[in-house]
Amino acid sequence: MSAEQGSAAAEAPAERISEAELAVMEVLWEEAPQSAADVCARIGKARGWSMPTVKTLLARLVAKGALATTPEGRRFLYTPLIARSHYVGTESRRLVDRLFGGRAAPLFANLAANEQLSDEDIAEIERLLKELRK
Amino acid sequence: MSAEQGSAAAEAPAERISEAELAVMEVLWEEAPQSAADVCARIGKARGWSMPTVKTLLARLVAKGALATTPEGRRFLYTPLIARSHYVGTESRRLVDRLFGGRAAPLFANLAANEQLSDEDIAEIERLLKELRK
DNA sequence: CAGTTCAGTTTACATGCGTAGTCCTCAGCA
DNA sequence: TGCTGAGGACTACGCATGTAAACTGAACTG
Repeated sequence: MSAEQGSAAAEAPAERISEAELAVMEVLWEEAPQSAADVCARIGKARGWSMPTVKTLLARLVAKGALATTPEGRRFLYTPLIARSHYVGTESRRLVDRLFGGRAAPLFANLAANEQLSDEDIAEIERLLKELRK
Repeated sequence: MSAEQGSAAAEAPAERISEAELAVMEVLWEEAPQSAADVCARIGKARGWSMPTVKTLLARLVAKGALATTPEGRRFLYTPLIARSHYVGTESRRLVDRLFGGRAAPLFANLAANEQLSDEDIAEIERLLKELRK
């Protein structure tokens, strides 16, 4: 909780980001300011949502403080207010807290037991561990 | 996915278990058949829920196929139909899929970066890794 | 045998979410 | 300058969820 993502202390929006909203965030995390039409174009492809749906999600995300709007001509450009890494961290912690008593090791053990770990994963984790040990 | 929890192939209930329902499941995972009153006694303490609330949750879990009922006198005893390990596994995978592209290593990296890993965690994970390598 | 009490079932209601239609306004074009 | 269209705002609606009250049926008790 010390080194934030560049911007000053990306405060969480308290309000949780829902599944559908996350899809919108992902698009904006991939490329920052975008208009509603842009977002819709990208998501429409993948999820088959109509324009109104995307607009609703954008509005809700703005209301939740997860997105900022910048007027650009007669429309808005949307920019994420929270970093993806922040969101991901929060969600990971939630899971670990809810299901593994706040300990990461059991999560890891679980993934291992369910063969969710590829060889690559294992190699990468070992590498990370080595760094942590330093 | 081979050695199940005693009962035959604990099929997932498809229906997702919600946050509040999870609290009920936890109580039943801790000690198996229990009456509604038992569950309520334990949860009432922790979450301050009234009896009707607990009953609703129990009924919903039964409807979802997550709990089984056994008549015992003039009441029911509730027993989990899905193993905690199964649920936990499913949820973990969901998170990894949703946020880390299905790869466990980035999750791990994230936890590490956010200092979510205690020394114990690290030691335990190293131990697990050693076993996986064997 | 009737009343009380306990336990499961039904109903309720506000909020959040997924999904979308409609309306209103402003800008640009003819 | 009036019309048209793009885009944001408001409204909608059904389902899940959190939370709980009311109803009902059966068992125990006096």
